[in-house]
Amino acid sequence: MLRISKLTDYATVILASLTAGVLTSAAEIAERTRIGLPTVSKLLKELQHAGLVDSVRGARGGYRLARAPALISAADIIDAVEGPVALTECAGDDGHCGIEATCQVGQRWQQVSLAIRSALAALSLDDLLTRTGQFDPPDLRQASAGTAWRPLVRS
Amino acid sequence: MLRISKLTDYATVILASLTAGVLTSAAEIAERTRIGLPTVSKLLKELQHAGLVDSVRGARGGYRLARAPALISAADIIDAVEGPVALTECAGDDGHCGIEATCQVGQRWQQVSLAIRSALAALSLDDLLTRTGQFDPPDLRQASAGTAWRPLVRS
DNA sequence: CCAATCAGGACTATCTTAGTACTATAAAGG
DNA sequence: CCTTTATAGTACTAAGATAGTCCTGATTGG
Repeated sequence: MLRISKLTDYATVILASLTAGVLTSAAEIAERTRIGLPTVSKLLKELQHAGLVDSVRGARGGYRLARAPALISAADIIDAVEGPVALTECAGDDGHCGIEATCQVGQRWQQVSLAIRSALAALSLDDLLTRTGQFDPPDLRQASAGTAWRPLVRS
Repeated sequence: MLRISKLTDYATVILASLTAGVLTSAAEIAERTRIGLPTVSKLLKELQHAGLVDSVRGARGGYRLARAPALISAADIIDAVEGPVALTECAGDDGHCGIEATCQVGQRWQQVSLAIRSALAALSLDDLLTRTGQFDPPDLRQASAGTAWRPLVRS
């Protein structure tokens, strides 16, 4: 249930392997992480599009984090790689799902989706790397509209 | 990101359409929910396997909730339909993923996975049906081992 | 017995995911 | 100014998951 894709996991590993401020080539990253170079390349391009890394072209070029690890959230990474797919089909952009009329739960899944999303948005790359401590099972039953989330179109 | 499958959504709608204690045939449920009969049938079988509904065979047979809606959790439904798939590949049964040696984040995703899971386990079918109120963006950064979760093999 | 209804599979399109390949563009450095 | 080292962009393919269908067998009420 509720999985993130392998590529998102890779992306996290890749971001984690970058030292803040230091320019690193895709080849170097591939070597460090043991993920295939073509895959690393592809992911870095997507992360660049999403603004999570900066790129420098040409000889001696490479990639580096666009901002501090504390300012990159799990949700950012997921969005960058998977696009803002929602929990249910109807929770997407202009949510319609065929059984809308008889569906009594759509709204609710949507809210659960938003809650989980907010939680992931509050979880930084730094947090992911810190080994100590664990997670609170969050309470999904109670209120708070949460940050409105504008689904963006994946290019 | 982080989606549940259409079938899980359907399953929720189906469960929601059942009146506690009342026996209802698959055909009747299909009509009520406007989901195709073969699909409804298939899902009800899975829900029966998972012990979320009871079935009665033969003429005048049908399905009914195995227990009160308050005692059926979102996690139960997801497990029943999708099986206990984990957030990352490595988070599964005997988690190995090829880049294990260099992977610094696996553990953490796993904990996030468990936290979300606990949250979904605490969310009942009743909660999903209640329209009022909204959800708290849960805090995934802080501690608590949470309920250990034994992945079961899907039959 | 017969009709209604669930049980259990097997099967098939379609979509998504993961991974690859190729060409173009940019910068560094002799 | 040309070669080398990189990223940018995009197209493509194979494998797997998802959604949905269909058929045959078992059970029960009337």
